[in-house]
Amino acid sequence: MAARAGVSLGTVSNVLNRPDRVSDRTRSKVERAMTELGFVRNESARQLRAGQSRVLAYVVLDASNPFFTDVAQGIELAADLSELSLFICNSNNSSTREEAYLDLLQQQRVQGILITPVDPGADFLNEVARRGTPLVIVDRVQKDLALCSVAVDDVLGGRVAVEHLIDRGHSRVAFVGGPLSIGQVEDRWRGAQQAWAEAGLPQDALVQLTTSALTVAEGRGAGERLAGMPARRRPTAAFCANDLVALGLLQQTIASGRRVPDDLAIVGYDDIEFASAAAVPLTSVRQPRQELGRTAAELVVDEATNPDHTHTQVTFTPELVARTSTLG
Amino acid sequence: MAARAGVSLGTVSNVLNRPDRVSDRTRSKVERAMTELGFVRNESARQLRAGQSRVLAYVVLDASNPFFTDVAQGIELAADLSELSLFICNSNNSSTREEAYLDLLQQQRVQGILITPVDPGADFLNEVARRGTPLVIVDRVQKDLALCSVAVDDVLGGRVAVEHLIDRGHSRVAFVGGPLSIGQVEDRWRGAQQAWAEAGLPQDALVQLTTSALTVAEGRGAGERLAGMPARRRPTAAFCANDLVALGLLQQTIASGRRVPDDLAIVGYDDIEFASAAAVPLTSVRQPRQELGRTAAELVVDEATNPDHTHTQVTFTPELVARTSTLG
DNA sequence: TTGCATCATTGAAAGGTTTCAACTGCGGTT
DNA sequence: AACCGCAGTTGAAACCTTTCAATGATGCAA
Repeated sequence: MAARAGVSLGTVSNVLNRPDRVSDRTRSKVERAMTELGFVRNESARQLRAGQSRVLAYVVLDASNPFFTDVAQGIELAADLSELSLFICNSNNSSTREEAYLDLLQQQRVQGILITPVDPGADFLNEVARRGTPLVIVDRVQKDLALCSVAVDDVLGGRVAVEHLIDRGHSRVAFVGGPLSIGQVEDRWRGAQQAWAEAGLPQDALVQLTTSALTVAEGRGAGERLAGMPARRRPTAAFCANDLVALGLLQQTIASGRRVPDDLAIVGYDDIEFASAAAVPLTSVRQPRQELGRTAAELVVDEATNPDHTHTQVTFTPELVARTSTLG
Repeated sequence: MAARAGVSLGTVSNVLNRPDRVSDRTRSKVERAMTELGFVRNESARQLRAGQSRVLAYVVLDASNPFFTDVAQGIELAADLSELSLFICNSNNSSTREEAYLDLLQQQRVQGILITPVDPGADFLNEVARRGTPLVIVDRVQKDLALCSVAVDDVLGGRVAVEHLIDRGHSRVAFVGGPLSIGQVEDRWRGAQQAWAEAGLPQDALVQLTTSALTVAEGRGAGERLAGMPARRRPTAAFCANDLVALGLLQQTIASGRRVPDDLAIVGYDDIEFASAAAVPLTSVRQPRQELGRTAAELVVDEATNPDHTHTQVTFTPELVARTSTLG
């Protein structure tokens, strides 16, 4: 304790927390001692006394997906306003890692946890809230609505995308993406089907091309499968479950000498930065990523500070951004 | 304390830390009480006693740059092996935020800090180490070598890129990137100049197109400037300071009807995933991103645990990945 | 029966900060 | 001269866990 370097004990605390109640002379004396000794306040002791910290944490599914980093930026924006720091934890699609992080964060008594979970139905999510750490689910929805969540209406996103293609005159369209076990993919596919049915188009003219993951490589593979179809059955447009798949499809299409959008129109999903920067700028369904994060952070802060907090499920509306890949 | 729910006090601690020394009956009694009360071990108190935590932190310059997320993944790999958790903090190119995070992390007594700093020369970096928290600099080098660092030889990267273009027969080349105040950019430019001079080519045939940031938009702008040059002075190839700039340049070139690589060959830097997925797959200089992170994490762990630790500066060698954008 | 070894459990101390009531001087009032 | 108020400072308690020496209980051997 720096006290012995100066002359007092709890006065050090006053210097740190209520400098005005300390005389100039003692204050500078203490401050000098602190720099000399390389004093660093012990946050553990501090927190032990205070009972809570000034930290939020975001447990993210995949830190290398630009979509999530944008969400994180939104969280950070809101956290800053409440003078909170943000720690990002990467679960990397692993339930095990996810649970380990949740344990650690609870034990650290963080103010609140934001999470895009591997499985929104997992028991341990509810358990966290039950034990007193505010928790908000980001970009997923929980079936039993026992927690706050912030998400985007993916069914609507699917509709909007396919309606756009129908408007552009396409009557043979492929849905490219998978696996359907991912909630998002299933919702977007459902929305696509709804729009298709409502336009009165024949069901078998909406083709489903399933991929095993939402990656660029899988998009390329789908392009090859598409090219292999007989011309009269081949779709003239594709709606991809995310932009990575769409970029792969786009690349394969151009590389094989077909033109976008003349031979194949393409719609992606997420509107990541690389969508507009593609060789043919990509039409995509934009989600309000930053706002998603911002809102989630606000909810978690409310849950942490407002005794009258009630759990809320916020749903945002996606928006189509039309570019050359469908407009020609 | 769960003690009153059961019958004892420090026995709870034994249940948690040395379950074998506790009889089955008491153990299950305590465990039951713990679940009933929703008991969560207090990490602050634990740490206060122990004096240190099991956490590493990576203060990253820009969480939305795929390059850094790959580095982070490498760190995580190594951290896992040492049974450490990783918190990612995004300084977002702000010195202020960077310093705030460093303060917080020191106060939390993390095992070690990895950082890609805004300015590797900043005083407060050395100060952190002086106060006892191990710190390793990632992807930058410090002039005075007072700290561990892990970086890639950017001068060599610049040479390799330009040598490749010279090999392909180009005798009029543009270097696109900036500002030069970024150490990386300056090094790559220097390497480019060296290769150029060694090949005996006239100095003014290596044109410098300075951008104000390393973004896709700036790359597009550079493309326009390039197109505006009189044909006989116009470079037939461009070496870009990173892939984002290269992708912008690529997009603008194709959109304006010129062909890559026939009218303009392009080399990028970083080899991010989107480089190979571009409409014309991009030749790029690959850096061993994951290994960068892995090595940095190993160094910081060594500094934290090995009393004989000596500061080390590790430099990796970049590697050219040739693709269609220069090979035709 | 006594003593010993073993196993299970307990109690107290330590770790660094914050808070708060209590104390010390000191100048100013009456 | 006695008192008051006030600014500045102090000491002790509390936060929760871990560790370790000490205690209690049990069974076994002599």
